[in-house]
Amino acid sequence: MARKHDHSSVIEAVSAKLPSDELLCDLGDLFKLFGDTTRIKILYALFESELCVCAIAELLKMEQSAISHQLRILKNAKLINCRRSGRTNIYYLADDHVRSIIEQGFDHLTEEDDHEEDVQA
Amino acid sequence: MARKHDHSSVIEAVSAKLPSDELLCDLGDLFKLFGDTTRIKILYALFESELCVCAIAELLKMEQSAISHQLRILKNAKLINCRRSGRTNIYYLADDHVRSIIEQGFDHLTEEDDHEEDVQA
DNA sequence: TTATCATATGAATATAAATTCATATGAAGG
DNA sequence: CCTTCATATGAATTTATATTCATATGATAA
Repeated sequence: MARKHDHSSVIEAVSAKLPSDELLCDLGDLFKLFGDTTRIKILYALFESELCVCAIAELLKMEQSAISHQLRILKNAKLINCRRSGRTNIYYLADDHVRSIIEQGFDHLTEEDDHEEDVQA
Repeated sequence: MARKHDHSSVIEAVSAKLPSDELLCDLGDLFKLFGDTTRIKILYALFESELCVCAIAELLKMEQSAISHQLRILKNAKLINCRRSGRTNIYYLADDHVRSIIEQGFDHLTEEDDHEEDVQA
């Protein structure tokens, strides 16, 4: 297969260890959910309290429609749920696992910052 | 501020707890890195072994150029590093923290799958 | 039942991100 | 040197994603 520069043995070994394409895609899709500032903010807000759509819009100073679209994405991904209360829809975290994923990212960032602060002696 | 439906007190409370915009952005940017299948695959491959560019391209069956572009992104984000060896560039994980972030996502997915499997009794 | 509020949604638009293509760079070997 | 290999890079293109705009839905209160 390899013509010029051969690494077929490493490739085979690594290839054997890789999760399925489907899983890797799902994993990408999961992280993609956290890869948008608006969605991150919504999730952080929901860490503190369940909230209705217009409260989130007001909090983030964004249009209700934009928030609604993002809420749908988060709901489809089952990261959040909602319940009706009168004519408002109240959204809340579906799963505390979300919190730990985000916190792990948070930790990574704050550790990185520490390293960078060390540089300027 | 709120005219029709008032939730200013909740908004204030939540607002006070939110991290800074800058941090939330950085967090989004970090997760964005994991939110692409190509980059996820590259990182998974590097979990197993350091690899040169053409090995990764061959492994993922993608063009060398596409891989190179993604490697640059990962390197800028300091998730990976590289060293020269002759005329090949060998890339490797910069930080084991990356592994735990991805694994956390992985766990979330596999737990979700379990739930879904329960449904079909 | 009509008007209003809270939300959702489809289509259009704007924006960003990934991939390709052509080519540049830089190291080795002849 | 000159050629080849391994990689990088800029620009063009493609593709995906977020936001806006206009409007629909669905619940409540008058």
